[in-house]
Amino acid sequence: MTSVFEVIAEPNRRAILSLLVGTEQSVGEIERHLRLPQPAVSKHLRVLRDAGFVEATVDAQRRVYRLTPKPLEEVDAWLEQFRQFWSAHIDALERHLDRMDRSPRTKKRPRRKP
Amino acid sequence: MTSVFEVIAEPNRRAILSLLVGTEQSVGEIERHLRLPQPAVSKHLRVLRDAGFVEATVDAQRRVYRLTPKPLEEVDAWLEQFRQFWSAHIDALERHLDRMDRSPRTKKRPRRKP
DNA sequence: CAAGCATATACTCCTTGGGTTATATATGAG
DNA sequence: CTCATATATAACCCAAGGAGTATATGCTTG
Repeated sequence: MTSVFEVIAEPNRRAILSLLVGTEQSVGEIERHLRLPQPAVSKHLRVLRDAGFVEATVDAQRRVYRLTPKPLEEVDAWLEQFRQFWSAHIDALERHLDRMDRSPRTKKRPRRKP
Repeated sequence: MTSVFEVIAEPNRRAILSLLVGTEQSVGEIERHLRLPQPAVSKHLRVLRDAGFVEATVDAQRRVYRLTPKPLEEVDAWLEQFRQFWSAHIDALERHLDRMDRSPRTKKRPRRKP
């Protein structure tokens, strides 16, 4: 699993993350919530752990999982570059239409090899 | 491609999105930037278009692509549920350690079937 | 120590999706 | 009309990864 984005691409993994907001949960609990076979849950948790989305502590035979924020912050950081854009989107659209308006209906442009 | 998360899981698609921040680009331009064969680019653009990440306008034989913000906002919205968490993370950790401290070193707990 | 529960791991099967090659479509130039 | 350019689509191949089954590991209790 190369990137955090691939990790959160999987619906069940996103479900696990959402499940862990605010509450630690054992594997068994997660299993019951997601209604997914236990090995599948363990596998997803492994991926999440390796990517740093969650960490576990041992409680007898149980492993209790909880969220760790770093990778999610990474996603947030990636989104940052678009925020300025989408808040400015309306304005940009206006300027664009403006330009379209004032330029004389682009007719010829091969533009490659002049 | 079911979800926006699967769409942005692909590195080249993320590259295309980043490339389109602030500047419209034709397929050929994108192709040169990413150094990816044209059909691959077209395929990715198709996925991005279908998911609403970009839209295209026709300029003679060219298609000029630009960003559209909605799906990215969707990702942002999903992240929202974690924001409260990760800003509260330090505090929560402190409280957690506190509890660990005051409870007498959890020894036995099958807890299932009392 | 034996038994039982909780979780992890190994392995197989099958689907999905990205790259590639070839071809189709559409537009503009001469 | 013919040719070149720009992009899209189709068909194929291949690798990756998720689900499922079986098994291993580890801890607890009697």
